[in-house]
Amino acid sequence: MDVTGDAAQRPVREAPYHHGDLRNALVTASAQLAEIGGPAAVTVRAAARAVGVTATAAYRHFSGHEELLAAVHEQAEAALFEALASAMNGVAEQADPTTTAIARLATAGRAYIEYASRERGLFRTAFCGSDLDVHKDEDVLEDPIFQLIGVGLDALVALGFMDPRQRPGAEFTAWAAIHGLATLIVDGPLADVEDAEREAAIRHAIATVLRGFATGPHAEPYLTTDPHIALPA
Amino acid sequence: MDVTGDAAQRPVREAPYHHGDLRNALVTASAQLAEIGGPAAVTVRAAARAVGVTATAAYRHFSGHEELLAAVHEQAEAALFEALASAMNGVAEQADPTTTAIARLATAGRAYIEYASRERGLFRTAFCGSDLDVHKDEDVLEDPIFQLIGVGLDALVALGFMDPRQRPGAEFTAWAAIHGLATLIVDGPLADVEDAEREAAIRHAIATVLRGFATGPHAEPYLTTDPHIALPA
DNA sequence: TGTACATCAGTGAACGCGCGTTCACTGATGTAC
DNA sequence: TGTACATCAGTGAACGCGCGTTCACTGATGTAC
Repeated sequence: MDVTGDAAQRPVREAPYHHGDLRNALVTASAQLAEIGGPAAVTVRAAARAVGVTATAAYRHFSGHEELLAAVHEQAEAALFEALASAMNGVAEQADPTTTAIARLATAGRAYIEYASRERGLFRTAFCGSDLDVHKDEDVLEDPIFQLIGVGLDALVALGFMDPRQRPGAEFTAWAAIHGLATLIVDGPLADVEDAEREAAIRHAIATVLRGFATGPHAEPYLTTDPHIALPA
Repeated sequence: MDVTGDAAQRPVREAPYHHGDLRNALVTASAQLAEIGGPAAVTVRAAARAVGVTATAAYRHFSGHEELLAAVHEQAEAALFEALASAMNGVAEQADPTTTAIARLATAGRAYIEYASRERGLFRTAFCGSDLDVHKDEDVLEDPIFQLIGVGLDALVALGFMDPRQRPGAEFTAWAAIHGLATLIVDGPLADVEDAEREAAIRHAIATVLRGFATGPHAEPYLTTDPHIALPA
């Protein structure tokens, strides 16, 4: 059963009639289109063209343009979440657990902004959801990113860094600060700013929000006289 | 010289050959298109149609589509700034100047979010600048919104609420937090959230950022044990 | 005050483009007997 | 093991649409003499 031998003897089929995994291929191609041109660049015809297939073929796998865009949107969202999660998990456990918890959140924030900068088009596509009817009834509370932030904040409360009375809704504040920075950098007036200034803005934002969170009984030692909060390098 | 009488005797010209103010009319019509459908809805043909004029006529006043969109973009930016400035100026002087300064910033933040919610499409259009070559060389430091925030922050420093060492770059932090909230509400996962929860998120974000800013020698009295900062009603 | 003429601000037809989507079709695959 | 046939996954031509933009034009306006 020398299957590989048989395959080697057959002429290489450049474009077999049946693709085999067209759905995924179309989503991947669409993601590349989105990375360059944002959600508006995601097009049934362009995706099919990129895969080397007729536009009509796409309709075997998607009901239409909106469903294709929704699939890319979901993939972009998932990729962002993965970037955050892996950055957070990559933070080494430190001697002081509070320092670790702070570093985790700060690192996730940086990863968020780095993803937005690196994959501008995909980042935009991850937040074009309001155009799509498909996701109308999604609940924020079940959004993986929301939950990821929540876990980080829970640690701050458990360690006495953050007052539990401030905990409810704190996800929005953390998310908004980082997301705002990201969109100002990707789409807004911070797009053309020097790297150093951008870096300063990121540090300032993270430090300020953490300082605002520092309302717990054991927060004192982490408030430097800098007057920023102590941040991991 | 009964000009009005003459005008009354002439038949009402529904569509005089010369419009008289076509450029402004096109921008206004485009702004209405943008308000409904965002920047993508701004189209030479649609704008001309709305005004009741041939598409070609638009080319007497704009070099093309991009210049029209840029004009709408500028108008949307200006309208946002006006909303902020008038909200800020509307804050009554209070007995305690620090309370006034805090209220000014908080009010501007709310006005920002209210504008974004009220004029979703225009708000998006105000931040579609990165697509336009026209505004490539604009400096953030000269952005009116940036400067407006800066004035508010300067007051906090002057009053000893905020440590001057934290002042540089603080505009970005304040802007990012509010802008992030606005975009999460307009385009993102906070779109379908209850009004009460949205309101809580806004309060939380403003309070947290102000608390983070409260690093000056005279900040103490404004830090409530709530544990939020004292916010104007 | 009247008139010729340059200039301005529109019209209307046409171009080519890429898009989403539908249709009747055909090649490839797998399954029942 | 071989074959008829249903089903699946593609093709290719065509539709109508709205878009940006160009062209040659014409109606309205204002100005020099």
